[in-house]
Amino acid sequence: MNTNEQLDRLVARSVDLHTREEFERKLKAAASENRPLRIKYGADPSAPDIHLGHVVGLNKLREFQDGGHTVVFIIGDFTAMIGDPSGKSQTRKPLSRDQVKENAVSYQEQVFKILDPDRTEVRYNSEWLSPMGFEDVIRLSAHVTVAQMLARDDFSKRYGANQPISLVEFLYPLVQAYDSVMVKADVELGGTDQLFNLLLGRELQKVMGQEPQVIMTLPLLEGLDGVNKMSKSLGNYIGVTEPAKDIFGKAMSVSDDLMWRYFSLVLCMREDEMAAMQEAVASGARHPRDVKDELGRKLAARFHGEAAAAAASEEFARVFSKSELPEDIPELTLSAGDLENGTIGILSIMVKGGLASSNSEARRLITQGAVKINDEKVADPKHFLTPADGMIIRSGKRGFLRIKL
RNA sequence: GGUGGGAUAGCGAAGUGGCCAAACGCAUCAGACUGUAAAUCUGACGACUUAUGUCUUCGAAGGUUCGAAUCCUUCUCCCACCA
Repeated sequence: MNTNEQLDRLVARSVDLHTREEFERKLKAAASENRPLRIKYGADPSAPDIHLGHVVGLNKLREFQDGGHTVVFIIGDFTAMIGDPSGKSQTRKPLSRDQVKENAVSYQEQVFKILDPDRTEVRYNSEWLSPMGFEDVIRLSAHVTVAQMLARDDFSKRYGANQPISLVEFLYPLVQAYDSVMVKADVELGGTDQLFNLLLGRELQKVMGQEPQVIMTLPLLEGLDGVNKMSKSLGNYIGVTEPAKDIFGKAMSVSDDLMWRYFSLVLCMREDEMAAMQEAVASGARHPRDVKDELGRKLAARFHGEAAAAAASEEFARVFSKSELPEDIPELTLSAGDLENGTIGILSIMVKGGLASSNSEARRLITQGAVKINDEKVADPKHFLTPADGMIIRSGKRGFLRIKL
């Protein structure tokens, strides 16, 4: 692959690139000197679950690696131990050293599902941040002005709206920028929300006499709701360690419009290939559900293999399309002590079996017509039943329970 | 240090003595419609074996009152502005 091809491939799907000229120059220089570029990527170990939103960036990193470059994967263990108050009023609670270490390990396991370990340099930023004294911090801070900080969109908005901004939040971008200096990054990758921080890395490198890093931002993947970016705190994510059937099921719940984003950003489907699929759906040649099934399968297969993906797809069709029973149904074992005259109230079964968190909730579900015993609708919350082994209680679309005596 | 504002259910946000288990929006759950879609519509959304019933909730603790989310006192926490 020559440099131009590589450039095109690497630039695909990116949003910002500062600057293309520099990037081209760096790629050429690296090729002629036969040395890899150092691609920096920062990870926050306070949320150790990697989801598809992260995969967007990891995919790109992998492309760099396939081009022979080195990924410098920075685990922000130092910053995690301080706790980032950014955004919401709720301060993120600082993690202990052990927690951070633990998270970092699981983080790496997940990341190497996508990245090539041989071309990855894992670094912890405590390595250079911990030994710093207050004097060093002050010197570092001197490089940036408040006006520069307020240029960040989210800061200026919050400042204008009389919302609190902690001083720590000002320090965070600075720390991140300093990481770039310490690892001598050639390129830094991040989501579009990271633009400011990445740019600050460039500035700081310049000030400190380094060649500034090229920065590349990638689109933020929308979560399952189709509106907000995928994030753990919003609960709209698909995690890479989730069971195949959950990955599949969640993928199926995505709207038709959104599924193309997943094809493109997570599965890296080529433009022309995708255009052909969209055309097929538009003309009616392919049913959108089948396309989504393909999406779900491919996602599940990526993290669990083809066999598991196929099984997930079949299970899904059985349970939801045909409304049959899933393979694994949680069991509730009833003992004689639970029964009165050989019967038991439907409400207590539901609460015991975890189908409802309170009697009131169980009652609600029943009056709303969500509950079935062996496929027969229950209308009366006061219903008492004589349990039989293997009896199936169903609540809504997802709640199942098998009685065991 | 000073001045002002604030703390209400998962979140946002009304409510300034009884009609408040607390409007509304979002989220959630259920039903209808479907392709488990999405969108839409309907309903539910503190608990209690559903009762025009009881109990626990409106930052915390006390108090006033027949009656308090609402008034008073103290406390805790948060924010803005001025210095």
